Amino acid sequence: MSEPLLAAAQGRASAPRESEAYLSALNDAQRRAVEALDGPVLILASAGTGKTRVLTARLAHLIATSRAFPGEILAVTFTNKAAREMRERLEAMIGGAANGVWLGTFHAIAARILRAHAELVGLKSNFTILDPDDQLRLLKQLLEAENIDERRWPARALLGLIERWKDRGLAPGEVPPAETKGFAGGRAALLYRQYQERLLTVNAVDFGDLLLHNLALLRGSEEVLLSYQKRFRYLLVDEYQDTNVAQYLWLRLLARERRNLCCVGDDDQSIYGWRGAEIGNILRFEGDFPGAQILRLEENYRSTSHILGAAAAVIANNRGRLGKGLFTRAGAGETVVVKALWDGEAEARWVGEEIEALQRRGHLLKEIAILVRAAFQTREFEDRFITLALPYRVLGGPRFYERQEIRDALAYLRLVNEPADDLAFERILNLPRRGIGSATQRELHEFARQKRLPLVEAARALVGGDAGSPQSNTSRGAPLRPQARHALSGFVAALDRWRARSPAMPHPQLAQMVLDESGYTEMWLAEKTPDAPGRLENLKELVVAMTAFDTLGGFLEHVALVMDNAAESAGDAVSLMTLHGAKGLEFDTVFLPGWEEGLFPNQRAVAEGGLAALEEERRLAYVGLTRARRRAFLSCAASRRVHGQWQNPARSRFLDELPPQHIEVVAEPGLGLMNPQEPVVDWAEGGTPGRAERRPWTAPALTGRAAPAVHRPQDGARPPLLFAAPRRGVRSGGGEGFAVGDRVLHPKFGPGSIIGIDGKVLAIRFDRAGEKKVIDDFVERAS
DNA sequence: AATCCAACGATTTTT
DNA sequence: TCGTTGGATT
Repeated sequence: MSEPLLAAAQGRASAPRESEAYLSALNDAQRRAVEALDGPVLILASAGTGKTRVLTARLAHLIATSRAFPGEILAVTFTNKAAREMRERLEAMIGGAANGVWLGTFHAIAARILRAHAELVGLKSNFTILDPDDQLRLLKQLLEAENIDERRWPARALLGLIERWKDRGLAPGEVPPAETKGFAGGRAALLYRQYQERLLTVNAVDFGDLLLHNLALLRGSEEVLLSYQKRFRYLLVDEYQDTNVAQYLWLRLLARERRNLCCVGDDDQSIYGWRGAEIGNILRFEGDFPGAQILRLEENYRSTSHILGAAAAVIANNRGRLGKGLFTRAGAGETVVVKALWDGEAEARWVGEEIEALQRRGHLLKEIAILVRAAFQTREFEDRFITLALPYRVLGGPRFYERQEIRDALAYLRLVNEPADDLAFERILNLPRRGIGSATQRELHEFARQKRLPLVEAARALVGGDAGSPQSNTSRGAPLRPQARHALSGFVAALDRWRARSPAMPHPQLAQMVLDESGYTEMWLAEKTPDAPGRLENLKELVVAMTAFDTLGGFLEHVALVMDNAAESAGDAVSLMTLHGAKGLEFDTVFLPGWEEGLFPNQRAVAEGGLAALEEERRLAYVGLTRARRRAFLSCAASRRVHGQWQNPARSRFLDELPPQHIEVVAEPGLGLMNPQEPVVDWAEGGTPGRAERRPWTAPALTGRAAPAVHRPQDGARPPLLFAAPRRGVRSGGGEGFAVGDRVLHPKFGPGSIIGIDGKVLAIRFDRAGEKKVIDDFVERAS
């Protein structure tokens, strides 16, 4: 036992001591949140109220008071960054004991659990986690095989549908039929099923599957479920407002036994609804978890009261919210500046000038951010900053592991790790060029499909197998051209060679060998484009990065799950990013350009999602404003070029929601009178999107209030879900009522006979794959 | 296999 | 308007 833990354990008999350092640094509300350990707890933490501090203190408190050993605590976050931060802070507080806590992103934890029981859902524990590129390629193949016109029904759209279903925890058989109507004549569910089957056969999962398979696992095996329910005495969830249904169900299952579920979040910062986040999860918390304590953190330590007042007034226009106060002891500070400009170029010029002025007054550029609604908006600012020679960085660009050369290299490594990874195989089969053209590939695919073999095996069989094995494949199609056959057999032999050497070699060295022997390095050496040297650099970096991991599998897991942009490069520079990307960050000065109808609130979003989406846009405005510590500059342009067309948008309705006492309105000369009292600019006529009626620029009714009204959640009539009456086994498909001796068919292991049954877990002796335990949802009765 | 051109589409993207 | 993409052409 480490020293801090030992020390902590000694305090166990008595109540938590006041002297604990992590407690004394907290305000009353925070301390209450830390000390409310038992039963369901919802901590509503407004922006800048010290949420992370509370979370970590709570973890430390659990351990310090011996409520739980580190290994009995599950703490989940959404981002790797948040997980990393929490772990670091916890380590600073309690030392090495922090390592034992199950702390990570939903996906990382789910992957850990899934690897431990992969076989129960038809996977092997070395399953591959697909990147979005692979997913899309796979779906395109399926669409082609189904003869669906990819122009009319893009793979992207299908992927979107599938992801949303997975977000809701829906397996192919559970998709409401009505929802499959809109795609390719109702074939979406079929394609989803095929997609899932294909993933199983190549021993791969996508991100959504990590949660989905976890659900299947926990619902399918009482034994597994119980083991985790017992293990996790205390559960903590960060950013609860961003959980999707699958994550909610997952938490509910895991927490059912101990009931110690603590969720932290802010309904006003829920901005990922379009990605399946279900704001209802947080709004319904009390109903879902009867007897839950609801605690609020309302003292803001970040912003001035002008900024907070502006943010609070805007968000007060949302209906679907829990409502909470927000106050600060900081002074009024500077008023929020609202600037009207003629066009986007003028806006960029103005922002540049303001930044230079701040710089002259001694402000650091890294304390300044420009937060835009859509990524393309950064361009105008970049152009301007380049001419001004103003240092900037754009956050959220392509990530290291998304680069082409890195993904190619990873495909090689994935293939060494799991030869059945067909997606990886396809990617690099003819890269660098080996003379394995499309004709050969088509033949290979056809053969693999017929024989139900992974591509590597199909290739091996096609070229005549290993030395010595008989070449008796009579059903083979037209023989390959000698050249193609030679190339293919060389490639297969190389893969075998690499894999054979893999166990005996440090994996960075292995990677280097693979890249060199495959000709991949050489390919880029021969390339004369200006970016080739950079790509070679990246490959080197990749090999170096591998040294930090014990195993190749561990490295690949990291790449798939933790691919965030590492080193937020040092140096003084203005940050440019989307509002989404800014969540969780803070800056002294924040510029919020483009507050125009159509752009923000975004017209597409509102068209698709109606009022709910509009409210999400408003939350985005709230998030943007609350990023600012001392200064916020909002702006709108009277004309803007959108897709090369000039438009004259109306100013954003969110601007009209700002209370006059917190803002100062400035318009460019000639633009018209723009102050809180006088009616407005004569916006040029004929504007297209959202050309609203002209509202006078006065404070709307709501804004006179000191603090926004506190809305209570409308109590839904929904029954309590977690502790009250758990609904179970609502899965369709699969078909229950198997008996020992039944013949069944498994998508991956093929036909077999049931030799034992334990609840939903079937012991099956497969004709080809040997004896395995499998959840009944994954097999069907053999006809 | 490389290159060219026309057509298309253009919000957000923690994992 | 501009960048990407896929099909057609050489």
